[in-house]
Amino acid sequence: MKKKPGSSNAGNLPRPTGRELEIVQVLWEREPATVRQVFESLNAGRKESLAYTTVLRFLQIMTEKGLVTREVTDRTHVYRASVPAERTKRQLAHDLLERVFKGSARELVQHALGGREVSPEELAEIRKLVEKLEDR
Amino acid sequence: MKKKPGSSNAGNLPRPTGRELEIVQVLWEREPATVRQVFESLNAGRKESLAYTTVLRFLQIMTEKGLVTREVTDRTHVYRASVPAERTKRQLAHDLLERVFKGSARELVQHALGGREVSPEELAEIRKLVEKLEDR
DNA sequence: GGCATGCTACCAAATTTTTAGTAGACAGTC
DNA sequence: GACTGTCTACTAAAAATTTGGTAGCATGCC
Repeated sequence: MKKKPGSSNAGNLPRPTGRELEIVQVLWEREPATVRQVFESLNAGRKESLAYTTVLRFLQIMTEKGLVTREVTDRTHVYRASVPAERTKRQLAHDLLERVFKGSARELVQHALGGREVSPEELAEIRKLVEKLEDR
Repeated sequence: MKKKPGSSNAGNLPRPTGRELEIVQVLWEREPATVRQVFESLNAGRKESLAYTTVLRFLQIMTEKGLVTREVTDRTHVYRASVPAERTKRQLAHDLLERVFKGSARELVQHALGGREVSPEELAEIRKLVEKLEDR
């Protein structure tokens, strides 16, 4: 089954799995990146490091899934996330919202903030954010 | 190893996987439940239904993992979630918070509320919630 | 040319998740 | 006592996730 010429079906991409998310996060930070760059960023500050080929494998799999795209430069491939950070984050947040909180944003916020210290600054920011949303 | 009174060693239980979450959610609603009851609740209003034995298997696996407990009544087993809903929800929310938003609660809230209409009532509730947290 | 080096492709695999069939036990019924 | 229905345990396996090794190709250096 081959069906990926062009880069069109960005709407119904699968959610990244745990590891895939880590990798795509690296790409969001340093956008066009080689395997080696991803490999190094990923293992920077990490107890157990992944093998180079493991990272490569993931990037290949993610290319197949359409989660990342690659271009050939010189003889290395440079990768980019095919979905912007904002969108994936929203997707994941909404996913949790539905799956765990049955759509109740209040419950999500409550549980995210509960049982843990949130700085007054952050709370103020969140309040302003909500107020801004209310002004519409 | 002594357990704290009144609480099991829920501190280091694995997070429920996707399906496991669905099952434990049923238990949260109708607490002591037989396999059949879980089976029926789960398949109520669902396109593809799971087999009875599949649900049974999950409950067995979850028992092994410690996610649920069971008691023998008559000759059937009745199951209960071993972690209260609130706690698991908080765990999952914090998990997303860390994994995706690097601890920024503001970002999580922003993405959870963004790109989607939230009712004014819900926004008001959230604002009150935040204000209450600020009063401390 | 030959070798080291760095790259990707291909292959193999352990582990986890998800799914369901088959078998055996037990109670009530006719 | 055999039949039926309901239950759990055992077994199996497909699919997805996660991990890394080996091979093979290109490039630059001596």
